[in-house]
Amino acid sequence: MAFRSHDHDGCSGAVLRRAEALATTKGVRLTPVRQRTLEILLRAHRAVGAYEVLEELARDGFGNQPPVAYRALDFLVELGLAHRIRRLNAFTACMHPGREHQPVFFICRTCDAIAEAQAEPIRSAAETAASGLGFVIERMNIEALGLCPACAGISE
Amino acid sequence: MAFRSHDHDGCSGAVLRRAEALATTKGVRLTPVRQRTLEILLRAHRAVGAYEVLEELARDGFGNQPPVAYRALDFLVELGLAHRIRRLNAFTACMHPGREHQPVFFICRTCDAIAEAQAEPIRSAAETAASGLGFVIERMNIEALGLCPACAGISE
DNA sequence: GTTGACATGTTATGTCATAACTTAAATAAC
DNA sequence: GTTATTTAAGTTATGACATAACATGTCAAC
Repeated sequence: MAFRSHDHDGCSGAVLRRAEALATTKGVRLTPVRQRTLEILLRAHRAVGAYEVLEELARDGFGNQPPVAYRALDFLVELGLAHRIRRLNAFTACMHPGREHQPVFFICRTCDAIAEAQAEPIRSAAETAASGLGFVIERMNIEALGLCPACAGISE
Repeated sequence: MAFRSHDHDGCSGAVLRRAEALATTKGVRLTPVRQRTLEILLRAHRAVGAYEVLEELARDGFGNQPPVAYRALDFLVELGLAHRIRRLNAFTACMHPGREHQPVFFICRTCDAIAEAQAEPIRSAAETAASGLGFVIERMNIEALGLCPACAGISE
């Protein structure tokens, strides 16, 4: 799952089903706003700003004030169904929900495409550095900015 | 240089001298606002928000509008003399200026202390993942949130 | 001493995020 | 089944972060 096109509806459906299962397992509720928010992220298949999400939610009859979007997004991030891309002040649906994972994001500075890759080696490298300092890692975000294959091809 | 106290004036002086040399080498100017901004970051020895920097600059007779701070901070980041901590919407002086390096930041969620560690293994791990996707990394930020030694000791 | 490049000052506005309170819905307790 | 408790959603208001665009000033080169 990276910089290639694929079947959005297919991946959305699978993730949504898993999201529901995950919520049940954790004893939290995947309410309509929350589910719709996840759908919005899945369909966009790129990083989406909170206010952009909010617009869509409002169009669907949900509240139209920022907290509506932020709460739903925070819920999804907390549950591991979405990630926050700090560099872009935006959110994106997680492509491997459920599984424990440490993502790294590759962000194209030209076309804003995003790829989420697994980063197990990165995690362990960071873990090593942290333990040397006596630091306990709880969360980590790793974001790389650069050029995706398509844009790198053009600019070179 | 991590979660231990040390001689601020000493490290500030050394970094400032190196900053000046670096600016000369690169053919850019370390003007008063820029130098003062770097000093502010160095003295704070923690992540400082742009508006906080601005306040100090204004007190020293520089402009008191946001762009004044942001421009100076951007300059320092560009030159590698400061880093932006996206998680905190803040900036911090680089502890190893001049040398090429790929920092990882450990941020204590309790006391906001920050440690900058070298992350060469992390960089190469990311580089590997990126080349598999055909992605060209230009910049990368790695930020870990958790507990510093002191705060971990208290809470456990 | 004029030109051009760069830096700074200033005005205005845009964008992102959350605190605090209210209303409503769902679940638990009785 | 009604009440109490918790959790979620709606709403108001404001706070925090960031930048566009233009005016002014400064310095070096010629």
